[in-house]
Amino acid sequence: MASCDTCLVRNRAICAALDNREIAALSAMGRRRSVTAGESLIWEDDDSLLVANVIEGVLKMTTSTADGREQIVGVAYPSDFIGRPFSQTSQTSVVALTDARVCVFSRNDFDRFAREHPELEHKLLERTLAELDRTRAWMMLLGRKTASEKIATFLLDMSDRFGNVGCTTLHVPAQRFTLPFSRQQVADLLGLTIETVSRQFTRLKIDRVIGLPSRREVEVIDRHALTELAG
Amino acid sequence: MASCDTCLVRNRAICAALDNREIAALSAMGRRRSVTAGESLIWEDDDSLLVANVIEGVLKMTTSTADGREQIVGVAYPSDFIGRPFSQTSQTSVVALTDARVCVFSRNDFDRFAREHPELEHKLLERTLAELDRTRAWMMLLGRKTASEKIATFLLDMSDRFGNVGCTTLHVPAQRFTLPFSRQQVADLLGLTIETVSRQFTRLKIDRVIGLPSRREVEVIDRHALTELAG
DNA sequence: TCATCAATTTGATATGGGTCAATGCTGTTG
DNA sequence: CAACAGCATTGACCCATATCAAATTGATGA
Repeated sequence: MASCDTCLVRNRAICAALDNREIAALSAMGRRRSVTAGESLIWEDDDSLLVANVIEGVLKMTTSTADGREQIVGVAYPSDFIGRPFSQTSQTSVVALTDARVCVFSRNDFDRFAREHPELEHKLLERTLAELDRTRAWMMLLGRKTASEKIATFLLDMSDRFGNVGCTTLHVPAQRFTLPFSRQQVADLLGLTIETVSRQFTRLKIDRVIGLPSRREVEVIDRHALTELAG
Repeated sequence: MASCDTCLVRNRAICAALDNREIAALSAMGRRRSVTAGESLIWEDDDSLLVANVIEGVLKMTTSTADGREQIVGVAYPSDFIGRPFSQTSQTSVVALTDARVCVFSRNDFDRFAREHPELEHKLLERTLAELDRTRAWMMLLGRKTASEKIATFLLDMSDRFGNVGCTTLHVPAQRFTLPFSRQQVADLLGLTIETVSRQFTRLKIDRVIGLPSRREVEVIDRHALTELAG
């Protein structure tokens, strides 16, 4: 695999738990892989064969019903860990939303390596606990929020996610950003239909809460109003 | 604390990762506590001061909006671990649904101990990953299933949960069981109103899919039909 | 420049589940 | 035992969101 020395996420991914000797050992087991937008990396209900770190790009984790309804249950960004370690099967699919690069490992190899490196497992545990917190917050959104609350919460979430770290350590939310999601994908994330998502977006645009320079771009005009709407 | 030797969940809780010397050390840090039905153990947005193992009883994890809407985001049964280790704050409340007994630790003490015992952290990681799987399956239910699908899925879930292990290692789902939830709590779990839950229950009763011997008891009459309805 | 196609938006209508209000149970207490 | 309190059920009605259908936009390439 290409050297971890130049890896974009070397110090943010769970790899940060490892020293140079250890990372060399892990590196020997993995390989880089490019995934084009729309391509699947992991299939629901399949054997859990691989796990990976996201280097670049955005991926969705989804579950589907027999009749084709889909729910996005997680989104992975650079430095995030994907796949299901310590289990025979994966209950979710992983599909690239944008072109992406990942650093993949055979799950068996990874499991063995992780068990021998408690610091790595600790990082994975912290990440998994944080993901569980986010997931639970999203359950509240899915179960108890209205369409306009869902949309407002989603937009604030995106704005924070794509915000920049300024000169200080303070995190500044993005005033303008590009969605990695189509309208249908936003619907699958929020438990709505594409039509409802579209209508809510135009409503916010008419009310001058947001601007929509193009289909994928969002400009936050009235952040305060959004916060109110998010409930 | 009362000895772990006689603990009901000694070999099922994360404690199973520890040998006798280690368990003695952990035991010295913890204490048993009884919680009566309705009593809170952890408060949303409060400092994460304690974590615990459930010994007996059932507890709910919830998040709420400012205006009082509630969503149950998890349910803890005997041998489950509750609380948020490795974080200053807890984003969920934990409230007993039935009278319960738990084995509590100061979070700080527990965090320190866990970092010194990789086997314990490994068990916690496996548990957290499994809980994340369950939570994601529940997101699909909240975002994409209809009321009757939600109810059917819930009843099957309960039936499996309260099923008994027969002479073989096979798990047999319960044909009859007592819900640890009121109708309102079922509603908070499924993202419905109490009225809709009630109507769906009587519908299933009329259709002879289930029987309702009393408010809290359920008898599964036509499991096949339930499975169909669950989607 | 125009044709084509997919994604999105908009419109008309339907409906599942919510809201509000009344009634019925069940278990508890004086 | 009667009175009460707290669930739970039932009924009537309504509305937010889904569904179905058509129009519009924007990108791509012939």
